[in-house]
Amino acid sequence: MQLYDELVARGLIAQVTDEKEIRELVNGGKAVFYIGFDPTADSLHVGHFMALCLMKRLQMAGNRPIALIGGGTAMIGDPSGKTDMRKMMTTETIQHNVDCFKKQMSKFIEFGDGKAMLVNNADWLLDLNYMDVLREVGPHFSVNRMLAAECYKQRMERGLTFLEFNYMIMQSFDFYTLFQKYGCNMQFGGDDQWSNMLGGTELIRRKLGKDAYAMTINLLLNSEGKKMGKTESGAVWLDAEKTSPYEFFQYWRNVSDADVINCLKMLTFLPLEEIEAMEKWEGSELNKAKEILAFELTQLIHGTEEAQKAKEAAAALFAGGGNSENMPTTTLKDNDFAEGSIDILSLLVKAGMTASKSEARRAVEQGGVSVNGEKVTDVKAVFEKSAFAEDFVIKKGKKNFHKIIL
RNA sequence: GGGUGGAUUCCCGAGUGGCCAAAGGGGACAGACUGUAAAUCUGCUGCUUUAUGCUUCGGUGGUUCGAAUCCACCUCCACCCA
Repeated sequence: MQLYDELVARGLIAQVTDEKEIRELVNGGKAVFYIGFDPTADSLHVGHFMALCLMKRLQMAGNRPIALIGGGTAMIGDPSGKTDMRKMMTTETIQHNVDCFKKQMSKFIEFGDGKAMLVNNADWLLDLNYMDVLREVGPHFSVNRMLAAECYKQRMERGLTFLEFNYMIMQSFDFYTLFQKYGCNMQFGGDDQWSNMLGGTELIRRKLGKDAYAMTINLLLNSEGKKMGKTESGAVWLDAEKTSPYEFFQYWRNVSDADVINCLKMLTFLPLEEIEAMEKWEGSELNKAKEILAFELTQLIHGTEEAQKAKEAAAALFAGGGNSENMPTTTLKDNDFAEGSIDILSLLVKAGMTASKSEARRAVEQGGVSVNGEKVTDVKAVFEKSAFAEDFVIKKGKKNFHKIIL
């Protein structure tokens, strides 16, 4: 199966400007394509991961990827799909984030001569002269048409500032610039980027009379139509410091039945035939598919060793037996003890399992907390320092485990 | 620039002087049932030393025995007019 058809079969492709042309370019390894990343945080997350996978797939087929970090556009903020204006970031924060992105990306994609490129649009956007830009690209954008674009339509109701309104123009300018500098003939992006991307192909056509293409990737949605890769406490990060391999593993291990196959197709590099075989699995058998998904992804992001550890830790906790070696751990210090002991509520807070003592109290009162397999029913329960000499595992709720050591 | 309406706890949204830590819904969390799934039912949802305790209703001052509620000024937002 050729690359393009595989992408379709995996459900990755949402919209394309010209299917025939794109298929030929991509399959023939002739595409020089770019994907933009907004440096709004200091780590990439699952949403970015899809894009990175796509880059890798295309690179393996001989195409040349350009990862564009939006160090310049981040100063504006993309209004697409957002209901509120994004907080403005300082240039220092943006620069810090750009650096973090670079580091993480180079783990997945091969950069270098003739390979992938990494560029920052701050390099050409920051020094633009307002009058020059207006004269150069201004005449090619129709405000009427921009306002009709879906991404602005929503914002027409809640309000849209001129600052954000310019995002599309800046992104189009990026494409236009990359086209001229590097012969970049294709742009990929999330489906919410569609209108911004069309802006670019159009600008290239009008200014240069040349053709360029755009293709959007389906967003990773769960069966309820919500974006995946988010938890209560925020995004699922690719940075082990922000989302530990164990937590990362658990996130995927816990996806709902309806979403496993989709995730396998869109996120892993497992051959389609294997995934199709899993599609026939039913009921509790699907649990196996979830484990495969979790393992595969953890492996891709954190390496085989970490993936193995996460898997073992999970097995130990949920199936019983095994060791507690790889579970999230908190080390207590001497001053955490009052008169040689510590109470259960403080312990829960120290371990980060509950946000406050009140919350900890509730958890205990409702019978949701146990220590080393024994339910704690008394909110005043106290543990001597010596109790921590051996394994001390707290369980809160059904699947939150935490080890305490000295 | 002028006018009008608005800002409430994670979100939506009630509350127009004490009965308000603040209705209702959503979400989250916990329990039951299960397959570390979904659905359902139950509990719970500011903080703490659990008390006639403390902090909260855009901000700052004021009126009052007492303010989310009244007044003044300020900030931000939406709509209408220019």
